[in-house]
Amino acid sequence: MARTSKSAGKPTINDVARLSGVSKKTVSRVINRSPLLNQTTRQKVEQVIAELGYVPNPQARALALRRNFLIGLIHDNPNAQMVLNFQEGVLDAIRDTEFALVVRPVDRKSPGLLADISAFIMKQRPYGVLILPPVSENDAIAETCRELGCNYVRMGSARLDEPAHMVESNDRQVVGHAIEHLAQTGHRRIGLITGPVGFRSATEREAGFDEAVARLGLDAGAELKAQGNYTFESGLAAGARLLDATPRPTAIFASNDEMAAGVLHAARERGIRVPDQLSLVGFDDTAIAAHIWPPMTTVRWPIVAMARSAALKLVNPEAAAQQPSLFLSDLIPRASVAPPAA
Amino acid sequence: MARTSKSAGKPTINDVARLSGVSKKTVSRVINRSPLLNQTTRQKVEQVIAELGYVPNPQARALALRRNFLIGLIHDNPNAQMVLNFQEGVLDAIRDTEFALVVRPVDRKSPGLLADISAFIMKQRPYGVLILPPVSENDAIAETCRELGCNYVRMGSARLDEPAHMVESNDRQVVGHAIEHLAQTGHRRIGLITGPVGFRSATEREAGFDEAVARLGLDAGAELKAQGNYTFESGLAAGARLLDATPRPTAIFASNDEMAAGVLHAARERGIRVPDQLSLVGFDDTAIAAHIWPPMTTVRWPIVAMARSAALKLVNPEAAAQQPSLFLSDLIPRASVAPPAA
DNA sequence: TTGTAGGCGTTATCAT
DNA sequence: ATGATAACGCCTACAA
Repeated sequence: MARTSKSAGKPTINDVARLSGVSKKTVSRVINRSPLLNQTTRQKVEQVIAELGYVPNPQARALALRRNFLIGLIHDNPNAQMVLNFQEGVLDAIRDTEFALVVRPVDRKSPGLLADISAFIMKQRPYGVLILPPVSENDAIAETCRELGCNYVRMGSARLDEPAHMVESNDRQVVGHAIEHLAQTGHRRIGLITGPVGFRSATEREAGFDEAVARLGLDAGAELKAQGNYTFESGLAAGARLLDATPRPTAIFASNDEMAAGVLHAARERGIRVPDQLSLVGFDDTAIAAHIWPPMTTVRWPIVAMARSAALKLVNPEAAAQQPSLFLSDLIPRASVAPPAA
Repeated sequence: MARTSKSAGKPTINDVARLSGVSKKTVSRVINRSPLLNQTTRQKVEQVIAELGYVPNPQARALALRRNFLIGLIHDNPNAQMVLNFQEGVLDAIRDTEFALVVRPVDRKSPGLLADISAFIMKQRPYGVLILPPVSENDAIAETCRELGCNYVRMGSARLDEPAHMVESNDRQVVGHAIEHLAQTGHRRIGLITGPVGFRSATEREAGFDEAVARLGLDAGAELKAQGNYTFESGLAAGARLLDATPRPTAIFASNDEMAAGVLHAARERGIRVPDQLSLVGFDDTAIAAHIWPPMTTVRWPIVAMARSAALKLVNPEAAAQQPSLFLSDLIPRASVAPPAA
C-alpha cells in the first residue's frame, strides 16, 4: 500500500493531511491540541498519524515558531556527579516534552569565556540556558544572556539574581548546622578549610562557619583556618597545616569532599586516627565521601530537585512562579564524626 | 543607522543580501565557503556579516538541508566521570563547528528502553548518536538506530560492531597486564571480583584475568572468584567472601574501582592492611581511586581520545576512515600493590 | 561568477 | 470548525 505519496523519507504533515482528507492546518491543530476542533476530525487525523508513524519535524517547527526547544546547560565541571545529577533532574522535568538538553562545558579561566558563551547562544539559539556553579556566579554571563535575549536560570550557593533566574541552596545555614553538630558532639576547637578565593560557595561556607563559631562560642583564630581550592591536593596541604598546629583542632570542616579526603590523608600520614582523634566533615556528598574509610559525614545539595525546578522555570513560565528558588541542603551523618579524645 | 530593515529580531540572510547588494544565494555561498566566488564579493559580504553580527539560523539550515547538527549522547550513567570526560572529548571534536551535543540518559533496565531511544531519535532527528557502555552493548539499540536511519558510534570494551561504528578499548589485554604486574610483584594467588553478569566489560575483564592466570601458571580455582555488580556494596560483599577464604589471596583485582573500594573496606574491617597484606587493583581510574588510602593502582581508558574519535566518525566521514577504533588503556601504578607478605 | 524560482515542514493570518 | 495563502530563513536547481 502507499504509505506516503513520495515513498522516500519520513511522512510529513502533508501526507497526514492528504490521507485524512483535511488541510495541513487542521493537522497542525491536532498536533498542537487546539481546543476548537471537531472530535471526529481529531480522531480521524490522530489515527492517520498513528498509522503513518508521523512525528512533527522539530526543525520546521522551530523555524515557524521562531524559537527552538533546546535547553543549554553551561558548566565548568564543578564535580562530575553534580553535573550528571543535574542533567538527570532536567531530563526529568522535560521528559515527554519536545525539549532536549544541550550541554556546553566551558572554561571559566579562559579569556574567551564570554565570547564562547555568546557564540553558543547565537549559534544554537537555545530556548534558555541553565548555568551551574562556579560559572553561574559570574554576573557578566547573566548579563550576556540578557543582552542576547536568552532566558536563563543560575544555580548557586546564595541568591545571585532574581528568584525567577535562580535555584539556590542554603550553604551558609547548613554549614552552621554542621558546626553545631560537631559542637554537640563535644568539639570546641574546629578547623576550617576554605574554598578558593572568589567562589561564592566558598565565602558562604566560610560565613556559615564563622557565624556558628561565634554563636556557639567555639575557639576561633586564624590558625584554625587554612586556604584550599577544592582539590584533593589543596586539602592535603591545608589539612597538614591545620594538623601540625599546636594545639591542633579536634575536628575539621572542609568546604568540599575532595579536600576532606585530602585532610584524611594528611591525618593518616601523621598517625592521627579519624574519627577517634579527629572528626571530619565534608561538603557535596560525592561518591568518595561514602566510600572512603571511615565513611564521611558531609552535606548534600538536593541537586536533582534543584535541576528539575530550574528547568521548569525555563520551560514552563506558568509553573515557574510556583517553583521555589531556595532549596535546603541536608547534613548526612556518617562515621567520620565522634566525640573528641579525652 | 539602520542596522536591519525590520529593526526587530536577529539579522537574516536577507538583511545581509540587501545591505551588501547581492542576492541571498551569494550570501549563502559565502556562508558555505563555496569556491566559485569573486574575492571582492566575498569580502564585501563578509564585512556586512561582521557589521551586522549575522549568524545563520541553524533551524532554517537544518530544514533546508534536511538534517540537523545535533549529536545525541545516549548513556545509562556508567560512572559520572566517564560520561563527563566523554562529553569533553566530543565537545573538543566539534568545537567551532555548528554541531551541538544533546544528552539523553536512559534506563537500561526499563522495558521501554528501545521505545525511549526511538522516540528520542524520531523527535530530535539527531545527526547521529554516540552510545556509552553499558547500553552500547545492547545490539537491539544499534539495530533500532539502523532502522531509523540514524548513524551511530558505540563505545565498548570489545568490538561489538564494525569499526565505523565503534571505539573500543582493549580491556582483556590490559587486565592481562595488570595481572602480570601483580605476578611480577610476587603474587601467585590472585582473586578476581567480576562485574555483573551480562556486561561485556565484565566478561572481557574476566577473560583477561583467566588468560593471564593460565599463561602465568598462577593459582586458579572458583574460590578465587567472587561475583560483583560494579557497586561499592557488591565489592564489599565479594571482598569479604574472598578474604574469609583459607588460604586467602594475596592480591585482588576488582573489575572496577567502586568494587575495589569496597574490598578495601572489607580488608580494613578484618584488620588486613593494604598493601602490606593485600594488594589491590581496580579499573576505571575514577576520582576515588586516587583519593582513597592507599592510592589505588588501576586501569584507565583513554576516554577523551575515544570520545573525540567517536565524534569524528559521526561528523566527518572523510576523517572517519583515519580514525582508529581500538584504543589502548593504561595501567596506572599507585600504592595499593606491594610484594606479598613473606 | 551571480541571480531567480521554488521548496524544506511547520505555523499564523484571515477568511469562510 | 476548517481551509487557502503567506510567512519562517535557508538551500538546491537551473538559468543567465
